[in-house]
Amino acid sequence: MTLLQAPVADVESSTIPDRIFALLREAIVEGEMPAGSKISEPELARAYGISRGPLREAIGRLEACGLVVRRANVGARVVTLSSTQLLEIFHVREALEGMAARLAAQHMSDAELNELHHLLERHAHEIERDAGHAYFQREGDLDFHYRIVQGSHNARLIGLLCNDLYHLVRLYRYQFGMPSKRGPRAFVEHQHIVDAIERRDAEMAELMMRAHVRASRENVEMLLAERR
Amino acid sequence: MTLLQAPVADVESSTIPDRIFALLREAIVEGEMPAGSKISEPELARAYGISRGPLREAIGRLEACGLVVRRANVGARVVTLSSTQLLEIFHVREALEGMAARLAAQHMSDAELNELHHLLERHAHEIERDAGHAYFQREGDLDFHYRIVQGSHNARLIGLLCNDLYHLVRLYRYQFGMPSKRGPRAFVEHQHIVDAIERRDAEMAELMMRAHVRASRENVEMLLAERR
DNA sequence: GGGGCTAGAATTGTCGACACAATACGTCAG
DNA sequence: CTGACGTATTGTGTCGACAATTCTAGCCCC
Repeated sequence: MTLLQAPVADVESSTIPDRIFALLREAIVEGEMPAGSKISEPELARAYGISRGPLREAIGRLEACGLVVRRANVGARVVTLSSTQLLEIFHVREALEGMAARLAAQHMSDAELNELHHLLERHAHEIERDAGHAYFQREGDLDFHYRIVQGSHNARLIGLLCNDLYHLVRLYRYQFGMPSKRGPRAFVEHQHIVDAIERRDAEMAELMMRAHVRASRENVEMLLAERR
Repeated sequence: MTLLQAPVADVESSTIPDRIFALLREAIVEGEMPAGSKISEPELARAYGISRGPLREAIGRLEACGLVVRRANVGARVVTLSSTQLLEIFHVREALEGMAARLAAQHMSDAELNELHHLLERHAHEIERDAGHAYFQREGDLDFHYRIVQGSHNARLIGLLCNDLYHLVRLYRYQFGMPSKRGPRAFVEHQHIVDAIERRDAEMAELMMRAHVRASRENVEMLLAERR
């Protein structure tokens, strides 16, 4: 039921690199391949029953996403996010998602807005029903952001966030595994963002989204500080 | 002589795909390969005296940059930027460069600021000396933005803008070839941005940079409108 | 004369194999 | 016992060749 369980969904895996890329990305993001672990081309090629050619292309795409780092003549390893890299991602998210919220307020269709509203209500139920904090903060939060970004109707923005950054965010959550009791607080912020979008107040939508991402970053900064 | 050539430099082209990638990127960006033209693997492989393997990797990276589009079993073609894609890029730039200016105001070293100041003075001379509009608006403008982005000291931001978006911007300038008499106006805006950064006023730096990119976008929108 | 179908050619996707670099390990000197 | 050196082995970078698909050109039929 969660979005995580449907990695094989890829209805049409027309080309091998596409399929391998999706498989590897899921394996990396979910921590199946731990951070810093080596990506052996012969081993993986045997495991998936393919040749090294398509595999190398898939690895190349993973590198473009920032999920693996590759050194010439040495090989590829699963990226290990340093805390500074993590904060860098948050800064980029703040800028990009702020713009996404602004554009969503301008371009989101009524149908999209409706679905967004329903999503928010589902989250409200999950929060008040039980200790749904965990689920909410983990995937539900990204679900919400995902919709907003889609609502921007800006293909480049959508690609940057949904194809690259969000996978890195999920990866970080598995690597660092922070509890973050910010669930209810984040939910309220989500409501404010949706309110602004429904009023077609682009300026406010951007401000609220940026404040939301910034708060999330500051929360992470706090946790990082007290962890050491 | 422009700074844009320097960062790509890496005189030691350690691996073939790196070298071919840089070569092809330059050829595409400068219009040597016109928009929409087919990228034939056998032909290019012969031309560069290499095999198709490394070439395919180079093409893959070009695709990741958004400079070529590839369809399965059909091949790769140089991207043709539609006007909507162009405006999408400007929206992303506005968000990203705004954040870059904010971070630059916080993190730029005095030495970097000094160089930035000198660059601005050189531009001032070029502008008042003769009809340097053309040069200024073409590469000098990107030079300026390049420095600001570097000053953000955010590796991900730098990568997104300098490795991907700026090449697309240069490509667009060759594809659309708009004159844009905005040179002197843009220069004044540059001055305001640098002023804000020197005062370490992050908020103002971001506002000024966003206004600058937005003005550039609106200028393009105007030209697009009267062209049709 | 125009549209659709079929055979050919060319191109892309994939594979196995070879050359070179980097790492791992065993050996030997100190 | 520790450290450095040399060899062996693994792995990456690159290449040429085969298979599958798409584009092209020519033919036939309407």
